[in-house]
Amino acid sequence: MSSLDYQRATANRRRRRVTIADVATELGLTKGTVSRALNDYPDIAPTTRQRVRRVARTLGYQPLSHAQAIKTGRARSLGLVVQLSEHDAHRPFLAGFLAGISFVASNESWTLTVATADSDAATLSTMRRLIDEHKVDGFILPRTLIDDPRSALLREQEVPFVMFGRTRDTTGCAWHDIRSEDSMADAVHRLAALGHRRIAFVNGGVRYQYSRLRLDGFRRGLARTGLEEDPDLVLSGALTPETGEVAGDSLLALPRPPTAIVFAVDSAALGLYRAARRRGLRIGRHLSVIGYDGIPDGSHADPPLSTYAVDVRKAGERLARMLIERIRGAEPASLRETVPARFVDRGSIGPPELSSVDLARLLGTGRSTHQQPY
Amino acid sequence: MSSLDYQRATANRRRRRVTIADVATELGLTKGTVSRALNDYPDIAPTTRQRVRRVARTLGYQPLSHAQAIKTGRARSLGLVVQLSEHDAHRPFLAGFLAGISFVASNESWTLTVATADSDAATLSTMRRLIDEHKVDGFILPRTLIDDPRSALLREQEVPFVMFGRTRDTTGCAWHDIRSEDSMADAVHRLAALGHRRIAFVNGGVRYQYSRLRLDGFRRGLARTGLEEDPDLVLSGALTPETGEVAGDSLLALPRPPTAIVFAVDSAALGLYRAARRRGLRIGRHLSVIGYDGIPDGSHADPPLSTYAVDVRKAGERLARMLIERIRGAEPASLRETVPARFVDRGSIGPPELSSVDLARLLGTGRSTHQQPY
DNA sequence: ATGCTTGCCGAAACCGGTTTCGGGTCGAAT
DNA sequence: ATTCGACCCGAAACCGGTTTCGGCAAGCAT
Repeated sequence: MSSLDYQRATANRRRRRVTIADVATELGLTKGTVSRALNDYPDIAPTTRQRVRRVARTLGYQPLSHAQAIKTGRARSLGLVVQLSEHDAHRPFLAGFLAGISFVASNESWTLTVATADSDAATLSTMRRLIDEHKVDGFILPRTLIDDPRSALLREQEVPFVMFGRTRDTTGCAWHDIRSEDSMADAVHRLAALGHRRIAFVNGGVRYQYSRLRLDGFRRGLARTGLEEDPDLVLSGALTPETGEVAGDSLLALPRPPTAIVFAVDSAALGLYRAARRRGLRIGRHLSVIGYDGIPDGSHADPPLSTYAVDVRKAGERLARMLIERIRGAEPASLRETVPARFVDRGSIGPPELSSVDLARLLGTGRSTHQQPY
Repeated sequence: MSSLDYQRATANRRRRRVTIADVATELGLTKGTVSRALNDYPDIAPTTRQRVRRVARTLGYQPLSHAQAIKTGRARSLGLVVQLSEHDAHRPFLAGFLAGISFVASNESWTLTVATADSDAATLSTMRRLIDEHKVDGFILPRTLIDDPRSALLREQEVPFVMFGRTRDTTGCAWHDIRSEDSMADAVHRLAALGHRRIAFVNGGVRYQYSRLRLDGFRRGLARTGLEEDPDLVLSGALTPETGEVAGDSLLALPRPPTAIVFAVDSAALGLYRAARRRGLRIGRHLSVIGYDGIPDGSHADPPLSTYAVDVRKAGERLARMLIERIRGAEPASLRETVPARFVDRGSIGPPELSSVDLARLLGTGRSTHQQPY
């Protein structure tokens, strides 16, 4: 049994890997034949292919990705460049997202290479480096922009990629996305059904494709419920509690304030809690709020924030799987899917206890006493 | 100029990389010589080394890590396996931590390979796979346990690693850690200085080395300020708002409740806010709280949570740099450092407005009315 | 029986590096 | 003038795979 010799030969050093040569000699074939058999070349007899497969499995042979990469250029690695800084909006998502990607990557014995960057330019140069050094075979692009320089780069370099989110120019793009636009429309429906007539919308970052979609969804909701859009009630650029608070302040300062506010981003919605608390307003009664994202903090707010929860772990899984297929040659157009978010009502919405005018009156009197301490 | 030929030759396909052969022919040397020159072999003339370096730089030559790895086994990649599930305690840190690691990795043109796992066993098998496939050259171990199976594995496999945190068996270990024990002692000092005499401690997960250290620090603080330790006032296992709330409940139910509570973990401290709110207690006045970690949510609480902030980004940077040195051969014993956390007072502590007995009385009456709704 | 595919596999080159080995050159010592 | 050892570099093997090419044997038609 030649495998005995092998065992003995490897006894000394750190458990040597099973190489393709081991498989070949065990079978009485050559490396080349084994390689072609495992890679489904057509010039290998089906029976041989079977034999090779079996022996490779029993010997526990796993090709070394570096060795493959040197010739094929493929490293069996997925790339993810996350852009932090500006706002820490996707910070809560990162762990779950990574878990999803890493889960399927591990199962396919691929790996995940992550890098971070603090600007668009840094993101692009980092990606360029990873491409140049053949460190990754493709990219997952989180937080897609309306006009995304990353997809332009990757198209030009002919590097496979999948997007978490959609974009304007869809040529060559594959994506997985949540239909947040539907959630925004649904939010309006729910609020209108509760009796709200003045419903505001606080959007997120204007560069992102999602903000465009969510605004469309909000408008669709208004239209379907027969409500007019009031330009005063539509703001944007709120991604953090701080900016959300500012947006809330300005909405509550209106002569005819909204009785309900839809936020495109949970973090921003949490800012409204502060603005409301400062004015003595009770969320869910004087003022209804719906967020989007389903961040954990929302459930710790008082009252817990009603929102549309996104399964980021699942998204990570799907995107990893799609990217692998894409790298293996699948057409981008066949890899496009959207899924709905899940509404979770935690109590931050309810029928309006006060009309807009009564609310304005309350705010008017309250403001004089409460504004002082701040 | 032979580099012109090169330019022309590469015009067709996707910009071909500069290989070591290109550098060699440009210099009129052989691949082997160039390689040895760049890797500081002693049998290369200093002048030649200079020439090679210069040309390599001007040509923009960067060795392909796969090609190197196949012979050397080193992939210029740092490994990080994060264990999620149980509690999402380090979720807020992950982004900053990754940013730190990735920052220095990029600068040294290394990469970061991350994987996730949902159990100790899965963590170990994932690490084994990464080692086996030579995907990474070493590991950063976050959240060290008192007895950590990861360090045992890596020691046995002779794979370099650095730990974020300390551990019991320090043989072969390099680490970067925050002296959270000092923070706990400092917290007691501060509270005692404000007039508190009954100070409680709510610890984190008992498996972690830090929980042992922080308990020691808390005790040291008591001893230095001349306070007796009351076993009723020391709890553990609180890592989340939920468990923190439970811990807070049981402390506030004591016949002689604490007037101040030190939490080993910010997330748990946030749970106390709920317990306090439910009882009508005002944090910072009726009850002082200090946390540890410096998570962003803490600053959004009401009142913002006073805490000891950890610079996780910096920790990531240090650990990455240390791991690279370790991989290059530095002794583990020379790579051990601890840094202090930074206290940020945001208003959740103050002089005790009520004594423990008065507090108990208030809670006694309050409880009958407030406990009903829940 | 001959010729011509077709199927299947071995041999060898190749990928981009690293590392071993051996030999030529030169100055210093004998 | 040799001999010897440093010093320095070229040549070639090697790492673990992939891919090209060519040839042998079987199958088929003529």
